Amino acid sequence: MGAIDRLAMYGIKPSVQRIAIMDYLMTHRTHPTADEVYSALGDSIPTLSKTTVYNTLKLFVDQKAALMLTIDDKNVHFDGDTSLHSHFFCRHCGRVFDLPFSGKKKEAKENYIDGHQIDEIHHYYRGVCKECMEKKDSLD
Amino acid sequence: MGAIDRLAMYGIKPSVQRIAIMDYLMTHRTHPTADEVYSALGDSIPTLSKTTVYNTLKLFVDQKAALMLTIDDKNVHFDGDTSLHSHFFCRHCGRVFDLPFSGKKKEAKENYIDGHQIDEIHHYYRGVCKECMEKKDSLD
DNA sequence: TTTAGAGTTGTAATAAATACAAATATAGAA
DNA sequence: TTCTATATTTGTATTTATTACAACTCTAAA
Repeated sequence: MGAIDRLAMYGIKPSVQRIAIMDYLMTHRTHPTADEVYSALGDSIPTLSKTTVYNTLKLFVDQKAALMLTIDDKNVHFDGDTSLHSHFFCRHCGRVFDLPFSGKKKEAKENYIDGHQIDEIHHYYRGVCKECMEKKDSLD
Repeated sequence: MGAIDRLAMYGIKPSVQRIAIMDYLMTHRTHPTADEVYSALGDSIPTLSKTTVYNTLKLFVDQKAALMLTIDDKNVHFDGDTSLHSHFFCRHCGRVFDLPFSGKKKEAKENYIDGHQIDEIHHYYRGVCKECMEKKDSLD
């Protein structure tokens, strides 16, 4: 499925910028920040504005076409994969990795817990990723 | 247990500021932001600096005497309760609530997943809290 | 082709968090 | 006690992610 179709699926009218940003999210599973998206698309869309990137990513999240990840206290990350999965944040290199969702699947379908309306579930793990552990011996 | 004992338990040397901040975390289970801690303690410690609040909360987190919650994309919240539990963020009022940890307890003891070293597990829920739902009918 | 609305852009503003050097407090030695 | 080294705190200045906003551009329908 292409970016245009995915936008349509979530009721988002296409535009050059929206298609490019959605395509970037679909082809790069790196959980980029708004700034990373902006930098990456600067070559193909020289007039692209950072405000547009923020606006567009917010639109995607509001329409549930993307996830906003608050796993990193420095930057908000975005994920074009909205299926049920967990995330790992390496406090060394700052990258975000996908992990399988290990919780109870049925809980993910619950609409209320303790009377609160549940819209999203996020399972975050923090630590040091495999690569960083191999590279560095001086890990605190 | 008092704040001083809790500091000692985590190898943190006490000071007027550290005691006050730890005491605040222990007596207020509201998951405050650094700014909220600063504002709340301004009366009792008029010379308190915001930098000290940031430094001290960071120290607590490094020493695992408190948790840093990144559930809210606007502000980092802090939790003096380091026992295993989950959190709910109301996107309406911005408050953070405790929820029981519903995941597999044994997973919480795993040290590695997919080769990554796991230091922390966070289960976050987002939605609209009970109170906000009752108050407002116009919920998006 | 006109027009209204949607979408984009650039600049300015906001606000959380950090850097840093000066000031202060603390604890041990003399 | 006084001196001294170290730890801690403070205030100011920066940094930087994000948002506000008004002007500009594009699009599609009349």
